[in-house]
Amino acid sequence: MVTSTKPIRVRFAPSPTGRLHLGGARTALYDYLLARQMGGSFILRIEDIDLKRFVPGAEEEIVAGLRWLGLEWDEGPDVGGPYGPYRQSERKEIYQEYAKRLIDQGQAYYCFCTPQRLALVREEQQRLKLPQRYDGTCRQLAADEAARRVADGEPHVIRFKTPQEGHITIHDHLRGDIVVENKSIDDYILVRTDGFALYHLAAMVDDHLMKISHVIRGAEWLSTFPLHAHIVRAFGWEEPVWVHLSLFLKPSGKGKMSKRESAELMKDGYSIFINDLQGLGYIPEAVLNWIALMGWSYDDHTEFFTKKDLIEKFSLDRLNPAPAAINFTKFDHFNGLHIRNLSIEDLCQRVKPFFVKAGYQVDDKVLLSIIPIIQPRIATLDEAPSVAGFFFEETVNPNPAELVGSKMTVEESIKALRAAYELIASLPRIDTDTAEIPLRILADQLHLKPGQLFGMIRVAVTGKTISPPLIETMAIIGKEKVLMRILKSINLLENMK
RNA sequence: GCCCCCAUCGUCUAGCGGCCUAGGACGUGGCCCUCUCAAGGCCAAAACACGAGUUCGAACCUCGUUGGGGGCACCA
Repeated sequence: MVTSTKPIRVRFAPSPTGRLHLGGARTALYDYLLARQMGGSFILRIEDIDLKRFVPGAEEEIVAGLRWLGLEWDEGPDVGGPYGPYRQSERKEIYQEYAKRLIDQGQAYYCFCTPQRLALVREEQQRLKLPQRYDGTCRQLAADEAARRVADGEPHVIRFKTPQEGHITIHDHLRGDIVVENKSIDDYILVRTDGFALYHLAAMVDDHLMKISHVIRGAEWLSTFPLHAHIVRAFGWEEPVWVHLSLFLKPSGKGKMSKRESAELMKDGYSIFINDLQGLGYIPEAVLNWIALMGWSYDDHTEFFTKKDLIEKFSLDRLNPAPAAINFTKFDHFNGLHIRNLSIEDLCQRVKPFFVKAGYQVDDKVLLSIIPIIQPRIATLDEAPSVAGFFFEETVNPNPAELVGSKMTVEESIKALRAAYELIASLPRIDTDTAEIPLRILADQLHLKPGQLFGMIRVAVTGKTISPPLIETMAIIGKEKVLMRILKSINLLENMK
């Protein structure tokens, strides 16, 4: 067990080669929570050493996603900090210097094998069903000969000289000690022909130089974990606390999310990409709560967490190493929960763009007044227009067939709607206290169940068979418009005769 | 093929040798509330992968099997 009194310093180190997804966001969240809880520092480091894979705009999207989630960092490419630069592409020389150090110590070596030969070796190994790894050709080269060839300008890489005997014991915070035979660890390339370091070297050097106390990363790094520990130990550095987070599996639980499946998901209104979520009607509070609980738990009954709660309650000791299938229906549940936890004003602001996008002319006062009735009725913000869009319509277009009351004839329906019209017209205005009782009495007089009468009026006024409670709805729409809509519906029914 | 990781309801999980006839949440079904729809409340069905061992006692410890996942690049 590593107990340290050193300051907590954690880093989120994405590569700008793709979009920020749920897995990355969760890693960043845990980093953030640990840092905030312990009064430590959260660092953003951009791992952009592979120019070939660099995707323009990717860094911007990652940054935007983290900001939307509210995971602010203390040091990073944009805000600077005492251990910069925070972009690996700007640290090339640093890595070369450390690679040289390993060579001087005899723990790394120059390799002149061509990619073509290596590919051939791999093919052969595959054919013979042998472990696929470097065959060690350049490992035996005498140091002075290698140095001479390098000086002559011969293309080369630098490889780590992994011990060939014995084993290494490494410690993962979730899984405990892991013992790996050294002979199963490859002589990985540390520095490429073009002089750029690979992740294995760059990340270890940066983590050390940036005084990272806890390396929190995905379990896909578990396989190269022994190599990384070897590198850190070769330099004689103290190891950070290693935390390999469980992987996220696709909803079926079978394997990782693929490109094609991500596109399929979009059709159902879901996405694994953080920057899609806002447009889909999700709110960051819910995203945080949901992903925090994928691989972490607090106790056996608490599941609703705000960011503040999470900062307070998060603990690395309650992380679960088992892979977790992504459960989007639970995401909807959390989103609904957090929407209901929002103030009316806050929800009003957040939901407005969705009405605008749906093409409604939004009156702010009307919008504010309908928020309380839509709040418990939506799981995602984008559902709001379909629930309450009619509030912003001048007229609605009911389906005449739906205007006919349940178990009633057209004639009876017209009679009932006329009576309702008269009654509402006689009211000074519509509100819950004054309109409900008279309408119920009317239903009784017409020998109808309240549901039958209310149902017809509902269709007439909202154009739909499903709506928020009728009286509140009519109160917001206003007496005048309500009467106009009922009149129109009576006409529609007349035409059915 | 090789290396590594993982294993409790459909899914996310609690459980760290006796509090377990295994608890919670989502989802599902039913009921209540009710002018429809939600929200809310109550109830129900639903799991320790299998086999050995250790122990007075095992979901919990050990080994094996099976299953799942990840990796095996001059990507990260």
